[in-house]
Amino acid sequence: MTVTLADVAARAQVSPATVSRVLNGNYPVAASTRERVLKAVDELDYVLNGPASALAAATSDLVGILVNDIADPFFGIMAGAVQSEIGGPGGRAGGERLAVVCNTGGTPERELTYLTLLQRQRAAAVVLTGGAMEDEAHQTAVAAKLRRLTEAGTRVVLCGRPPAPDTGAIALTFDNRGGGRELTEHLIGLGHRRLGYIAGPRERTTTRHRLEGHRAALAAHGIEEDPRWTVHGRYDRQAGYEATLELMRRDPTLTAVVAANDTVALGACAALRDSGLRIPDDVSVAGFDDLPFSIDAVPALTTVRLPLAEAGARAGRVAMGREEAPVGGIATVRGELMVRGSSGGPRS
Amino acid sequence: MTVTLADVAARAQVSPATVSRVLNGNYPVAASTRERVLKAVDELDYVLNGPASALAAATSDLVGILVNDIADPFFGIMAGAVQSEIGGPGGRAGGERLAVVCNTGGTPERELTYLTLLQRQRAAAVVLTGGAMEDEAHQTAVAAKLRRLTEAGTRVVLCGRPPAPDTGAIALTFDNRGGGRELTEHLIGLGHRRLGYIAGPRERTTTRHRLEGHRAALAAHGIEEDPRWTVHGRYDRQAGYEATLELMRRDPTLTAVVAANDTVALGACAALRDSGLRIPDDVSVAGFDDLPFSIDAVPALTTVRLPLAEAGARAGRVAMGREEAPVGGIATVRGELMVRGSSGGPRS
DNA sequence: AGCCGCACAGCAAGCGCTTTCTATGTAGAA
DNA sequence: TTCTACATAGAAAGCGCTTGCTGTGCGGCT
Repeated sequence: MTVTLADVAARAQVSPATVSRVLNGNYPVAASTRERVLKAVDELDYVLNGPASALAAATSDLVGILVNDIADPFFGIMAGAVQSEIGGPGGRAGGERLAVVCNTGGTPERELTYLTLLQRQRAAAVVLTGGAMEDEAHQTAVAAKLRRLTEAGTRVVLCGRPPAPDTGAIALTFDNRGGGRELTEHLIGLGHRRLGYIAGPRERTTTRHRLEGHRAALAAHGIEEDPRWTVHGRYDRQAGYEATLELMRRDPTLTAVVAANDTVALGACAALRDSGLRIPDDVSVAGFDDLPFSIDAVPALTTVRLPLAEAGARAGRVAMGREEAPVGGIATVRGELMVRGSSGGPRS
Repeated sequence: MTVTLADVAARAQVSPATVSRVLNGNYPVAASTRERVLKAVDELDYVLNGPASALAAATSDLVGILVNDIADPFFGIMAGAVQSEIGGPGGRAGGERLAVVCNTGGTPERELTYLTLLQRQRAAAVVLTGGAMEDEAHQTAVAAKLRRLTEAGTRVVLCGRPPAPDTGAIALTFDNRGGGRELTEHLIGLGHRRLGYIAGPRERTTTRHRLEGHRAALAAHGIEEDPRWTVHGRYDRQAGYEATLELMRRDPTLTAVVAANDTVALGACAALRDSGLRIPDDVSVAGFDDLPFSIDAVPALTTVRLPLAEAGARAGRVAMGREEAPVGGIATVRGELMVRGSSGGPRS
């Protein structure tokens, strides 16, 4: 049998109530008593029963973090930052909290199931990272879940995700549209007029917003876009590789390729190289996110830096109630254009 | 007030016991009754109280995954694979489980604290990934914790981590020594005789084993190693960059640089390039792990592929009792040498 | 026809903790 | 000295669920 509170109480010659109070430190206990209790805890190697404690106190120390793909540094960086702020071991806040990182794989069902699971665990807070699905039914379902969570006292924070109105969720949204626009304007400023675009999966807010920014830049400069210049694909390297080959097949006169994110851009670089094209002499390439490896590409990738760690940390603090929520419950986090070697003037 | 089992029971006109049995499906319930209960659950939007359930049943559906750095794909890939196998949403196994990914940051204290937290939550299983600290006291403490966990019925699996004898933990260990040896033998076979080595942080099993493999290869070929040829540093890009500069300063005649992992190798490549050296014409570079980005380096990185996803998946299955543990509780997972463009013959 | 046994459903006793309320001892106030 | 007030400690009532045990009604057996 495992050691219970009662065992500790017996050993310390006090009541279970006192042991509980010593452990929680939320009630005056005489120093001598406390010491006796702590000694007993130590001797018996007692470990609190989490579920029992959560049940009785009607609170839990679990914090959920939903990510699309845990193997993708984009999410890993945010998740790590959130976790470092929620007062887990090593965090400054008292009260140790357990971060639960849930991998949705970007599918609507798993996202909902995980939200239910977290609701079931009576999580103290939930942070949702990354773009949302644009499916109407799914958005409604998620919104309903979020509302129930916030109503039950769970703090919900969206990090790098569009706001969810009327749910009580706090949103720290990335300015994907603005970043996309700035990036493409940089290329246009370099003289490019024929730009291919490798978009992410359809029905994702991130995909749509970045693409909209790109198109806004083209429109602002009176560049008419050829429908063949846009290809959709997954957010991974291979998709970028294939999309680039497709793009160059459709129109070999393109002088620049803008990718939906850095991973895709890396695939694009590989495809161009394998096609015997030089970067940026023959074709310029640009990404988005500025993940750590992007600076190591050869040439280094021109991209839009998203302050993932900062945003994640802020989301974590807001989730813990350690930082005030932005006014209106919505904050926009801007990206920063990083001009590097992969972009240059168009070949003449 | 939130909806409870009793509310559902009242609405469905049955006893709470019956509702519980319908929800758990572990006891015969007439189809008509089941339907009535399910309907009530749906109408009331009932969500089981996890802590209460865990307390009463003395089991939990939490599975802990300890990683050193969640932002590092090395761990992200393993964690994702574990998670996909533990029967979370979308997994094949019935019974939804919540994966808890804990970021230890590679520090002993956080590792221990997280283990305690998981013990407190009465986790169903715990998977520890990555190398262990070599600190004697810490190892003893961890071993004691692991023993208590297994004794309490928690399944403990070590993934990419050396075995922990007498703890009841199952180990899937990476053959870091063998991989390191093979890699260096490849370079020796190419004709290199003056090889620099960028090791990871001291006091880590991974660091030591890879270095031992490297030295074994040198010894086997009668190459005497100059102490100046080894530099220790963190497992990140910057450390690799700086270590490489230091290495080339100490001995500019080195013809190859072996890094403790791919991330470090990328830093090494950058340092060499910035020093005006060509890869592999002037200096060959090799890494370890074969992370996804390694193939995108220019030139592509010669490295040792570790089957991270496969090992993680297997660890997950073993943790869930869905796959038998290896005989003796220990399995060695071998790496595979991937010869790519970053290694070539030494400059003459 | 009488009996056994099976298929269900309900009762009620906890699971191990938190917390309210009450009891006690002691110090300071009157 | 007597009363009030404070500082602690304990008793006990749950928190919401699971599950062993106890009914109950019915079909099939002899």
